[in-house]
Amino acid sequence: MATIKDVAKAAQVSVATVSRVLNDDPKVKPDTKQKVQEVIEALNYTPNLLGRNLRRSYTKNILVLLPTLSNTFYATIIKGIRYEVAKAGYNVMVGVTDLNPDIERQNIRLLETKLVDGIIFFAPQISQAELEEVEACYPIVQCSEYIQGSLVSWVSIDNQKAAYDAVNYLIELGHTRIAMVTSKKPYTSSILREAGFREALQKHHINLASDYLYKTDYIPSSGMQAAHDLLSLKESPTAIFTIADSMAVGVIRGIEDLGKKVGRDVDVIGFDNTFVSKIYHPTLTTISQPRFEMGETAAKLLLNKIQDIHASKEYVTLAHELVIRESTHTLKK
Amino acid sequence: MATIKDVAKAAQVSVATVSRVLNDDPKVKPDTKQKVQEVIEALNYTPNLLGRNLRRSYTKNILVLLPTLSNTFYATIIKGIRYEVAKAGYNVMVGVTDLNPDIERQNIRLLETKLVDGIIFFAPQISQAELEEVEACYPIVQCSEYIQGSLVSWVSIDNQKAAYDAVNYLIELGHTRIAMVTSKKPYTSSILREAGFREALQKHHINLASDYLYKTDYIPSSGMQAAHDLLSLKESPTAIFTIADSMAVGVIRGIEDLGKKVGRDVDVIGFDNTFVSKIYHPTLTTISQPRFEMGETAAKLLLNKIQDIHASKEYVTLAHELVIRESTHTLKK
DNA sequence: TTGTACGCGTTATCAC
DNA sequence: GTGATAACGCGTACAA
Repeated sequence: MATIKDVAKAAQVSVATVSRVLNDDPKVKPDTKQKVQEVIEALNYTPNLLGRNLRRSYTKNILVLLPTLSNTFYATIIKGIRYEVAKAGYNVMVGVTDLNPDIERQNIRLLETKLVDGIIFFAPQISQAELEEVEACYPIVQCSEYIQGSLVSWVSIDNQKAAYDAVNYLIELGHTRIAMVTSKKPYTSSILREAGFREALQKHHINLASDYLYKTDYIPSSGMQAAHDLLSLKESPTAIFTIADSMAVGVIRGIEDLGKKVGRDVDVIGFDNTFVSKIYHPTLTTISQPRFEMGETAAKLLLNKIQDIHASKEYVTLAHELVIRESTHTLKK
Repeated sequence: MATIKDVAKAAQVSVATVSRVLNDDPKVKPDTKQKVQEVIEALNYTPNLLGRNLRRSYTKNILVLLPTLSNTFYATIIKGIRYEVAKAGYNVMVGVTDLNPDIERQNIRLLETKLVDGIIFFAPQISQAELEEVEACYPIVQCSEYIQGSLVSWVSIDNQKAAYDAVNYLIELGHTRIAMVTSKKPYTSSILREAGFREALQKHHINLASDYLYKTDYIPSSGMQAAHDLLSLKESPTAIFTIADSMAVGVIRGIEDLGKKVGRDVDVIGFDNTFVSKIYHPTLTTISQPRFEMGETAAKLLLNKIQDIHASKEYVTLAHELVIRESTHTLKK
């Protein structure tokens, strides 16, 4: 592998001059510049970024820490992130944590050890204290799923209001027997969505039967089970609000397996407006998050932090939207 | 940020000794070791990997280059990769290329500039020559979607045989009017799958109507359009083989929108056994690829290359499987 | 068992 | 305009 020295020797100049050529220093004589460039070409030389970064103490790389790649929800957010950071010459890399704190720490080390300049963190599982400790020294922002109350910048939606809107819509449609299928793990988002669900019921003086709050896993098969269990209650719900599209499609399948029709006998609302909600049969009413914008915003926050580690922390709430599709109109007709 | 010098000074030893402690050199006296460790703790010191890697000239990081995060197909493959490389102490990072050759090159630079030790490449868009040039100097393997005929190791399935099996199954069910919905871009996999499709028809002396080979985009809405177009042919197909689950669900939706029932009036087969195939209604008959194993295998190949850049190139074909679900049994009943 | 000193590949500050 | 040379933070012969 050729180094800057090899180039310098072959071009009969000093390494300093080669470096200047590499960094487009206007002071180099055109002749010299061309000669050096020819040698670079000939030797197929590329600068070793470890050397460069060691010297400059930055890498122009940012890391996005995702809990999983099994959810296409993140794809558009990352496009937004890339769109924004690319303007400033940054590259985006993705790490997958599997919601494992050890893997999270391992990835945070990339930051501490200067291999990346900043991290956009989704759904951190390490403790709030640990996260805050890291953010005191390094640029970190949270996106979408964050630790509630943590003093680390985040950008997300108003999860409580979003759930409220969804449930309120069901109530407007005439439903009163509304169940909720949510995560049994206490994510910030699910806690807030449950609060929104309760708030909407309360406001319309609808009592929440304890059976109607169904906590389970974030997967379709759990949604199916939920539907079976909920529909076999004596007083079964006429509408089900679910905190994830992936669970909602399971709920739909479960309902239809019992011979009932979603959008006629039972209404279902999902969350996230992921690709499956557009193509499922029936298509799914759901809450849409402004994903691209969320990515952009998180990126902006991070770039600020990178530029100035003492930049003020910000907590940004973006607007959500209720997307109405085929899975809800039971009582409207 | 504390450096090794700060630690050395505070611990009243040389940087060499600190370095030894960091790398568990057995020669350091326990007393010294403990003293140094205390200081490390106190100063909250973490070694700068840029310095270390510059010196060692490796990073223990490998990069996985994905075309998109909008397909959950890759999630399990990456788990397999991680499982395998973690044994050797490597960390996995993901880059998203959007099938953009420039972004691919940008990521390959991470390799050339020593920020990662190797790359597992999915669906490279750069030219074969360019890829081979990189692989001459750096550890690279291809996974799943590869450049046919390239002299760069890959691991995949036998796409032709897989398509053959799928179509053969349809023929066994009694179908003779079988259409194929495929990608209009000439991916290696789609070319081979088309060959398998043709091979199966040919073997059973079934003529392929030109209308029956439908080339379009890799998205559900295109699948829907395909279904509409195919079913409005004078002689419409009774079965549709699709090269991706994402298109297949669009096909299903398209068929059902025309008042026909999939699995009764028309059969549909997808490809990849992604999560949507298990939860769609009807569930989807599809080709399953051994994803975890594919990841493991690619990782092994890459680790070999990292260990010895002259390790022999290997081209590994793994076994696929036809997973029969609800979307196919029209003519069996 | 520990310390000294050099080198990894680059950039930046001086001189000239 | 260009060249020496000192850093950046670390690992490791070699010496002690």
